[in-house]
Amino acid sequence: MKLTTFSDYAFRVLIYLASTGESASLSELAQAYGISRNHLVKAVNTLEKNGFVRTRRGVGGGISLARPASEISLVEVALSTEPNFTIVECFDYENNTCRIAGACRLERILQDATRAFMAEIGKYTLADITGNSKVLLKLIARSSA
Amino acid sequence: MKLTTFSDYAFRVLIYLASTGESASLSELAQAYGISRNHLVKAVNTLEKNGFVRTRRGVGGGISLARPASEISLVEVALSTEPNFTIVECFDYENNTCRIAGACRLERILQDATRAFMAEIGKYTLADITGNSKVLLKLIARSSA
DNA sequence: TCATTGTTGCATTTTATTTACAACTATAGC
DNA sequence: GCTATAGTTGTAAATAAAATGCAACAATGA
Repeated sequence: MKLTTFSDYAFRVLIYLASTGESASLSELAQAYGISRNHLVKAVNTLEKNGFVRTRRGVGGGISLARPASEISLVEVALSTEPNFTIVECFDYENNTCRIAGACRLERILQDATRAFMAEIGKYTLADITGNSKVLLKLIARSSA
Repeated sequence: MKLTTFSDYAFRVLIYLASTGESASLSELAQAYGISRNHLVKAVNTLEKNGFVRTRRGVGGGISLARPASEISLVEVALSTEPNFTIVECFDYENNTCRIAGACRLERILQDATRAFMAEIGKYTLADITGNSKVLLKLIARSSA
């Protein structure tokens, strides 16, 4: 069970932006974390389409938070970047082939478990995970040097 | 975010065995659910190695529960069949490459969320999800016919 | 007008998972 | 003991999903 690197990257972008409090370019972000610019591009794109960040092209452009960090719920981010939360086949009615779907009680339990997972990360906003920004930025600076 | 089909199959095996209250052969299980015998084999193997089921070769052999359904915790099953619960890269210290690991507060939150997921399925045993066995077996019978 | 910076779509690579295959071992009944 | 049944093991192949790369494009500010 894991989130995609895609979601992971989206979180990293938000954390970086919230930590610096400024806007950043795609190249800066990719270099800061030492990750694929290409993949990052798509994560940022998804963040933009979902209203978490704003982007501006051209000289002096870049990516910045579209709203205060305290108004960006972590669960909303995960829901928008993760392709799906189909824990088991039967969660997807359309494509389910499991013969006991409907009668099986496991489905409900796994749904509750997923909700519990969501509820937990739903307790926090981006602001909650961006307190130690100096330490964090120092870490990034040290590794990219 | 999802569990592997492997884990899914493991659950299906346990549910079947608990529902019939008898032992079943690999072929019977594969046919009942209409799924790949090959993959099922490995799931059963893992279940056996982790003490959830007992297997017997030869004529009249097959697979049966190694302990009462009420003593088989769903979370234990998931933990033994799922390859890992590395929700994000940094959960795996050995291979982590994220530069802010350690200072980043998201890790802790995702760990708590994962624990919440586990705690939820940990509330139940195989016995809890095997009440409506007749309905369930009828469903299987109908589809495999 | 040009350099900068994000956008889009498609192709490729990589990885993980799933499935298949084959040779093997154990067991029960005749 | 022979034979059919049934699980075991290891390896290989196929599939699917995710990650990465690339190239042509569009907007913006100096």
